[in-house]
Amino acid sequence: MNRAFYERGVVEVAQDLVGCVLRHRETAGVIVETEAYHESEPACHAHVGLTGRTHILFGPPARAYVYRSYGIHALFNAVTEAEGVGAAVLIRALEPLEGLDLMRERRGVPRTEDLCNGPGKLTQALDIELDLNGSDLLGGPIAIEPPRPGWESPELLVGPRIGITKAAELPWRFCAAGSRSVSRPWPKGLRDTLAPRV
DNA sequence: CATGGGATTGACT
DNA sequence: GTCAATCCCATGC
Repeated sequence: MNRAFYERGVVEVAQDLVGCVLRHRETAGVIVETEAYHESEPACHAHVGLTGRTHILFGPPARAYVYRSYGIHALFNAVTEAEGVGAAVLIRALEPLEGLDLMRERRGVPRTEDLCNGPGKLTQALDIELDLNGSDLLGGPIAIEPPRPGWESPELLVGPRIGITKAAELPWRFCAAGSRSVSRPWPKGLRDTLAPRV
């Protein structure tokens, strides 16, 4: 992906990232679940303004924003929108593609569908830690590659974001329809489909 | 400087 | 279904 891809609106980027390939060295997977976060809504870390934690979010697009969640897990985001605007896409789940044995070793679980079906799990499987916060997604150790054949325009499911208490009504979670690697099942009745993208 | 709250996960009832 | 682990950081005194 190029810089212009990330410089667009965060919701649009979140949708387009489903089907792309997230890679860190020998391990890679197809992105099947994303969430958009924008400084204008309180669930986004950037909502509090420019701080030591959030300055990456306000920096130039196409950078990694990695932070520690619940003291245990590293969560990976792709910074989007113009420099000066705090926005990022949280990657919530992958379908494992390359380096599965390495992933199993790091995760300690055998089942392929358990390797990357959660935001904290995929960072463990791909060995993405806090030292990669701020790293460049264009030419750095972490890269996001265009969709492989068959993943060019997956049908998307849309719903509310997971695990937040503020701005929980926004339908900013996007998921590849039919993937068995999503992090959590879709609440009945909240599910809605989005037409395949062109 | 002390405190409180998570964009979660895995183990357990 | 419940719950604790564990640490970074923003906030408030």
